[in-house]
Amino acid sequence: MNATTHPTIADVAQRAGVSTATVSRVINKSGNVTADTIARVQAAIAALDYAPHSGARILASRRARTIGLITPTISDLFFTDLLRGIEQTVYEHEYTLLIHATHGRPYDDIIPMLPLNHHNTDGLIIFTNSVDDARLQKLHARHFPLVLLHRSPPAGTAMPCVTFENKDGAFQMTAHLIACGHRRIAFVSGPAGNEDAGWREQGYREALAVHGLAVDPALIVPGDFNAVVAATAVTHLLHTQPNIDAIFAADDESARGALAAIRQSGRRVPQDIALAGFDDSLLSQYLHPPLTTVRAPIEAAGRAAAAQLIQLIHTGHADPLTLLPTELVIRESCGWVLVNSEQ
Amino acid sequence: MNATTHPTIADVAQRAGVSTATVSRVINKSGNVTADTIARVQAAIAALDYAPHSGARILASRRARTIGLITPTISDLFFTDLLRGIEQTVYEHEYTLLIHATHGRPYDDIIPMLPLNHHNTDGLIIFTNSVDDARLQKLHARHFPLVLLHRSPPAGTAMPCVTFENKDGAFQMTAHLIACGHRRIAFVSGPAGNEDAGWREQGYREALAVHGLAVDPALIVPGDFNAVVAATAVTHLLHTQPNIDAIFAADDESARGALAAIRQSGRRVPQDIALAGFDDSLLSQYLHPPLTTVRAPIEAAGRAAAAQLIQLIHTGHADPLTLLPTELVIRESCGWVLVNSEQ
DNA sequence: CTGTTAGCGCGTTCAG
DNA sequence: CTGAACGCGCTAACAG
Repeated sequence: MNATTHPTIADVAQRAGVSTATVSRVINKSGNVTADTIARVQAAIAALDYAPHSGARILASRRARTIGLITPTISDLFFTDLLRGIEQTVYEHEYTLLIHATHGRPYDDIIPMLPLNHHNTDGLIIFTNSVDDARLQKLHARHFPLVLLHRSPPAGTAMPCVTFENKDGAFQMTAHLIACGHRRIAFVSGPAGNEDAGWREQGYREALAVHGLAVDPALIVPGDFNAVVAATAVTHLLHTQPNIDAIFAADDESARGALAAIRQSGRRVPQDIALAGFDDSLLSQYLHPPLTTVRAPIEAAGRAAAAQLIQLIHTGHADPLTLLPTELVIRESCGWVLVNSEQ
Repeated sequence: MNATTHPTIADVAQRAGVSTATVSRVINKSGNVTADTIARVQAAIAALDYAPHSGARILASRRARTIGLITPTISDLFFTDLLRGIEQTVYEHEYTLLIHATHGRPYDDIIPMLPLNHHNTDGLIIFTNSVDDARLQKLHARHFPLVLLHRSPPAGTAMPCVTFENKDGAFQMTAHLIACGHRRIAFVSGPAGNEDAGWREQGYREALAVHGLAVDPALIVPGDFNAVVAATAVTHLLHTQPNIDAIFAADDESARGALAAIRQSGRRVPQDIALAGFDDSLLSQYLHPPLTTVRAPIEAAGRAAAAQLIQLIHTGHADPLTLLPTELVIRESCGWVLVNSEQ
């Protein structure tokens, strides 16, 4: 080694007057080493400011001590909560987390040649549809530990997955809107193919049915989990269906867009029209009026996914399905403030 | 290899009827290989669904093709913009990005033993004070490529850094507030030790001085880039200094807290009191009223940092300082809508 | 309790 | 244009 390079385990061994095996033992706290030897080795490590080469460690030990997260995007209010849950759990178990955002590019184009493939990782958390079914199958066929987050396994394949009660949350919210006296309730849907979005719409439909209300297709407009898309759709909706009295948006982002569109049309929330969202994202409480929404346990979902994966890595088993409960958060956008509260 | 393991370069070589060296050549597009041989090798790779082991690659080639980002936190509106800029640039140059959030834990506790150390990375972007001066010096002494983002190098050390014109932006905003007729302008400061925050306060002070206004220490309250902290401080400020006519918050988060505090006190924005923020974060335009703020070119800063680092890795040289311009965004929270615009 | 040694999977000379 | 052989830095038997 010289000034421009990094010290290796051999440098440490030499300086401590021991073999590389001993240095490896103290680093990994494996095997039996005298307290005295440990001290000498640690002193040498500190003096040299040595850090093990993780590539070499992974190669030699066939363990990466790392779990990977594949996600479509990272620029999302949703994502920060999710990540907090995952990180926390991962670190508690002394693993490291590697994150890769696909941004819509197929997994196969990016991962295979690069640092976040299955060689650097003891298992993967797959968020929504960042990886396609075929790739999932291949990974699974090799017994590579996988946990799905907000996404179902390919047909016929058993992979543990974690999600929350989208349908029930949407059902409850729709029921709440009905209890508030609303009848013409529109729904701003999410992206096609997104499972969360699908279940939320399903919950809306079922609640309507249970309460004897017909589902009017003209009242379901596309929002794509996106404020701008939702605003456009709601503006149009307000024109063609002027007599609606409530809007339930599939997520808080589209609720935000709906709010802007409603205000633009000269109507007031909640006096003229009620509005509800889904997620209870950071934004929702700062909207004006504060948004009534469904709280999604996003951070808990992250924790559960990480915990399931680590368990899978260690024991070979995990729960096939983890379903986390959602909860109504009644604020002001529906015009019913705490009517049901603690009496 | 067997069913539960992954194929290696030797499996590919055998199947294609060539040596491992040849496989390596086609993977890395190095050396001269017949079109026919290339095709055979690629077919074998596809058939086996082979992916190179990146640990082994890094070990053998002594290049990670990866740059690392060390950041204090990832749960931040600010961060998503920054990341977008970094990712984009990194991928354009065919590098991969590894992200590590320290969450306040010292770098030395986490990185050295784990997958994101200097062995897996050809260079590092250091965001604010996620890494201390001593560690920076050590890395630098080993000629390890480093770019600092929103942070100055340790005294006496030359490291390229990227930031934007915090002081100038704050100066302009303060001048704008003065031009609006305000005189008793309070400042909600940022975290101690945060350089961005320091420069912003400095800009505020200088603008006051240039316009012949005294800096009243009682008008400077702590906000910590945090809405709750800022709200508490501003509530107190409103009591002790009831005659202030404007508040300039060091970032949009603390502006949001200030807004809540002002409203709570029964005053109106902008009629009773003007409010300005800094960053132009996503939130600011959805506040009520929409927040006048300073637009920080966060994504551009991310792009610049990545570009400088890659240049540094390739050429050994980078610009000592990249200073990106900021820009006033006049919305409604100061009560002066576009007075200066295009006349 | 400690040292020796043989790979882990790959890139890279160097021959041919 | 292609193959053989070595070594990257480390862990994991196996000896002693």
